[in-house]
Amino acid sequence: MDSEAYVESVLRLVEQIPPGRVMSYGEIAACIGTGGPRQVGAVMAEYGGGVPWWRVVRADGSLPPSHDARARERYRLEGTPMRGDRVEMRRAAWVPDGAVGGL
DNA sequence: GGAATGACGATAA
DNA sequence: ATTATCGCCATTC
Repeated sequence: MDSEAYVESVLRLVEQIPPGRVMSYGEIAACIGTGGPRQVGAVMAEYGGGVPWWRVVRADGSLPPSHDARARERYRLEGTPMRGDRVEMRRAAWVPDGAVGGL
């Protein structure tokens, strides 16, 4: 399957996400350039077990209801900036080095 | 080829 | 704030 390469791209990007930061499915998909948010989610559902999936959130900073509770534990431990039940995308939104002037 | 589905996203009401 | 609907992209039946 060629999707293997796509999977590598997604996992690699997710692994790059530093603690206390998060990336939305749409951002990841856009960063890779191919597919869409659903493909990222599909990959995560299949191979996400080997990467910090809790650092991958929805566009509005919330997590899928299925993993919301699980992610809260990680956020609490890693110190992810949160506002109520959602992650503070304004502070936590992260993009790979070199693609942003946030350094 | 067409319909249905999914760890999504955005917009409308 | 919340629910509902449409659109997107690839996979699966």
